[in-house]
Amino acid sequence: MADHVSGKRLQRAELARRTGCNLETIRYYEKTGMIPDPPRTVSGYRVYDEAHVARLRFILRARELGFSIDEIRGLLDLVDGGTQTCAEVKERTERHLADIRAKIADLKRIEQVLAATAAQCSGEDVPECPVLEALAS
Amino acid sequence: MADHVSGKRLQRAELARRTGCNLETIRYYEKTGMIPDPPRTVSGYRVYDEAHVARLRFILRARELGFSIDEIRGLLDLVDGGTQTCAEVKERTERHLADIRAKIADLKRIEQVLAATAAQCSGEDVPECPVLEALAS
DNA sequence: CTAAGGTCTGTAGCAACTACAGACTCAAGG
DNA sequence: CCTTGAGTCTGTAGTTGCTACAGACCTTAG
Repeated sequence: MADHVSGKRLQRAELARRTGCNLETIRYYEKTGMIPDPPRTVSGYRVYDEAHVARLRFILRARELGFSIDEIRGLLDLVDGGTQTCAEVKERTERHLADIRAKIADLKRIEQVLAATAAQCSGEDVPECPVLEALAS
Repeated sequence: MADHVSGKRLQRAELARRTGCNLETIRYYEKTGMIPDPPRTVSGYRVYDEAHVARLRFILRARELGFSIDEIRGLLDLVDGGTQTCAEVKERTERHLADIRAKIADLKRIEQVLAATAAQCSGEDVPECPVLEALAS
């Protein structure tokens, strides 16, 4: 009967286990205001519930998709305020997508140069090396 | 006649300008041992020459190609020791190339998910959004 | 001779965590 | 009842690769 609010009460290690998040990272997200301060037991232990699990999963998924902490905070603010619209979220997503594509383009350029230069290497036991020459040029 | 060692003497701002490197970054590279401590004027000003320019350019090029500071330090140690071989440098380059390719693969996966999800957005002024649903799921 | 600019040092800040140390609390076994 | 081991608490320091001060000095042109 004490648990009539329904939903399991978790402590930090359990929340970490269920989300795959690092223990300390949870505290970090709390400190930076991304996760609401959970209630505490009399002795000061944090008590989490399913809402915290969902919140943390949201953050972790967004991170997996390369959103920065600030971008995620923005999204969370939007939904917390109930002011989100599909148009707004879509726009932010597309801005982020453009960033990702720019990074891919950067890395591909790097890949090209590295591959082309390494391809010129004799791979032998000599001091002369096209890679070093490219860097020194 | 005082300049008989040949080569221009530069101070920090001039070195920064010639390499496009940030002023403070030069000091950082010096502090972390990537650039040798330059000689000083009586009053303590650093005096750089063409060798420093070349060294710094080497570092900056390597950074542009995504090498980490540690990897660069490794390459520099190799050439400073005169022990470099094309085989060794090629191997390091290919290890790095593999990292870059892994990053590209990661980002492409992210790009796919973001693009596919954003494509489902109505883009309208409604609170329901496929992107948020994907994050919350 | 003064004022503006360069340089010097050490230190703090950024992102986004991660990893302690040292104190506390809790549950189970003897 | 007491101990022991595991979990938790806090604050703080480390990571990478810079970047940006503050406050003191030096140099040079007018």
